[in-house]
Amino acid sequence: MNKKDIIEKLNKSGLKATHQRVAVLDALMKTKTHPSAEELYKTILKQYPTISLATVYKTLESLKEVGLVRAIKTDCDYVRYDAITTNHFHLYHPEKNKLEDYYDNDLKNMIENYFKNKKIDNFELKEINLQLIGEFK
Amino acid sequence: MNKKDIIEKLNKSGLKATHQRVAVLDALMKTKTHPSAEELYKTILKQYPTISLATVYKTLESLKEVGLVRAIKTDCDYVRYDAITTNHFHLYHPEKNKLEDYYDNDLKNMIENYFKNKKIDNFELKEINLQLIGEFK
DNA sequence: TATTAGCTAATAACGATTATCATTTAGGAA
DNA sequence: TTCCTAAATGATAATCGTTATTAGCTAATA
Repeated sequence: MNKKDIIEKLNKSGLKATHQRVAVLDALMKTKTHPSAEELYKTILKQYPTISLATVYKTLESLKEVGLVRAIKTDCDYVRYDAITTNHFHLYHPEKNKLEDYYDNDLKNMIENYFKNKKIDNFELKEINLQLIGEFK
Repeated sequence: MNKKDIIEKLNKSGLKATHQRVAVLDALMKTKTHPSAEELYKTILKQYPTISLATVYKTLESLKEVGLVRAIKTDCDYVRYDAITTNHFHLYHPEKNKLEDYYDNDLKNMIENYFKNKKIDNFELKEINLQLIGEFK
């Protein structure tokens, strides 16, 4: 996705398309490693040496609020981020602290269909957060 | 569950049944609110005014290691704890910061069966972590 | 009683995240 | 284009959940 598309994405979501926001969203969409705010900051510094870590945090918060980005919490002691594309799950290996995307439409459909028929009392389901914990071989 | 059973539980897991550990596990099993370490500490203080917050943290860590307790990470900015009884899922309401147990054997069996047939490449599944995000009505 | 290993309490330290605030910028209006 | 204003940024201090440290305590064993 090029810069113009990213700017449009931001505008559609009602956010001013600042250089910093474009840089953060661009960097996050380009990686598959689910970086922390700090890692993302270090990556962006290379092309944008004046950006502040606080700005990265605040930008991620803004992007999260409008639904362009998601925070992923695992056993590790910091928050990882994910540029939301399509619905997917995550594989997590605690010892290696490694987090990977897991695309599985069958699983997704199975769970979604389950909740089309099964309603939970006094609860309106908005989102399903599934993490598969295990070991990468 | 009475104190004797808790002591036995600890011993079976290879942990010395100290007063502090009994108090922490007891308090955690009695509540349904999935408290943080700090909340648990405040609760225990009432009956055990000399316990230290650090002890609560270390005790929770020990209990977690032997599998008597589980840490739950949600969007909120602290770790919540859960005395493990049987396999269940969690309902989470981000605005209210409210977390509840969700027991659903059909869902559990459906997902487990799915992964009996479907193997993920290069990944050995150990545990399924499912959070249902939504709104309590 | 002496020994020993493990546990606890008190508190300092750590580190990820958030708050503060002066300065700068984006984007609309003139 | 230039001006204006609300919003965003950068630098850094502060916060706060969690972890490390360590001296003293406790229980078990010989």
